Amino acid sequence: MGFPAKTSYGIAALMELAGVHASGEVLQVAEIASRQGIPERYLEQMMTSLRRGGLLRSLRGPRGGYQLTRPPEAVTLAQVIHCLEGDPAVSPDEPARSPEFQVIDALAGELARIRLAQLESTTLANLLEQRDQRLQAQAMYFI
Amino acid sequence: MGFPAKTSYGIAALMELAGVHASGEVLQVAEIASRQGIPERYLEQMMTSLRRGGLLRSLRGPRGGYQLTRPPEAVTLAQVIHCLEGDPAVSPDEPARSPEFQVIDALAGELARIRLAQLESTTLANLLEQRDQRLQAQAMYFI
DNA sequence: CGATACCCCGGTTGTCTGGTGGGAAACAGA
DNA sequence: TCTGTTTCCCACCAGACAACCGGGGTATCG
Repeated sequence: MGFPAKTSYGIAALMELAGVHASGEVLQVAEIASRQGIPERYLEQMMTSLRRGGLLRSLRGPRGGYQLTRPPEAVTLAQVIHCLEGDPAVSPDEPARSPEFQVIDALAGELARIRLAQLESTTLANLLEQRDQRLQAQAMYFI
Repeated sequence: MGFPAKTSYGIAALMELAGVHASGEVLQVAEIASRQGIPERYLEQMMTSLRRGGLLRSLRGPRGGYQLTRPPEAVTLAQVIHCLEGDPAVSPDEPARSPEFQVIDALAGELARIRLAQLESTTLANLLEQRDQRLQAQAMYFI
């Protein structure tokens, strides 16, 4: 019911990068993958998609890695998912064979619109906030 | 991006049945399938799911068919989709490997909750209303 | 009885998901 | 300039799932 694996992986990697964005340093896929428990060669593909989508910049060679091109509060999850999953490839035909299907498709469109609005109003910075709140709450619990 | 085919098919069939519910008559899969342009043997499976879910009653033999067990305004799309797609089979374990994934999963859960609320507040009667509004609008357009 | 229409279950075909593998290209440091 | 590091690119693969099709079995009306 959740996100597909590539989406979760991509967001988790972006959260790591968002955490160090202010310092200007870069992170390498191998490090992100090991810290998040993600298959390294697979995460590589997500990073490539995110770079092609303009969310990441990459540096090659020793001491290379990735960094965000924009501050975390300027990156919405809608943009992230667009990079990772692409557009749902709307088929150009199918003129809705019956009034019933027209209504059903309209409903599906409405649901998609609501979801998109939610994803557009959530940024990487928001996710970091939530993570830190969780960590603090857990720290409280252990005292 | 829309509903899976079986969901759209099932809803369209239910809309047909909702239209004749007041009269108490039954409709046969063959008729529904041909009116909606749906493969007949495939629609049969959806009807079976809806009957097992308690939304439909079936009559066998000549002059048999299906009818709603409840009035259209008492059937929500959440119930329909539950019958047709089943529960997303939540895996019992996976203690969320990192704080990042906890936040991501929480977000996915929130999106699912919002969607479910929307589906719970939409009934078959609502869809029939929308269909008839569309038909009237189109009739206007042709005059 | 016999035609009708639902009932059950398994197989098929094609696409998508998640992941692996083999190198080639860029780059820092010695 | 050489060497190791890290990204880049493309191909491939196994399993799952979606959308259907088909072969019968079973209740029921006339």
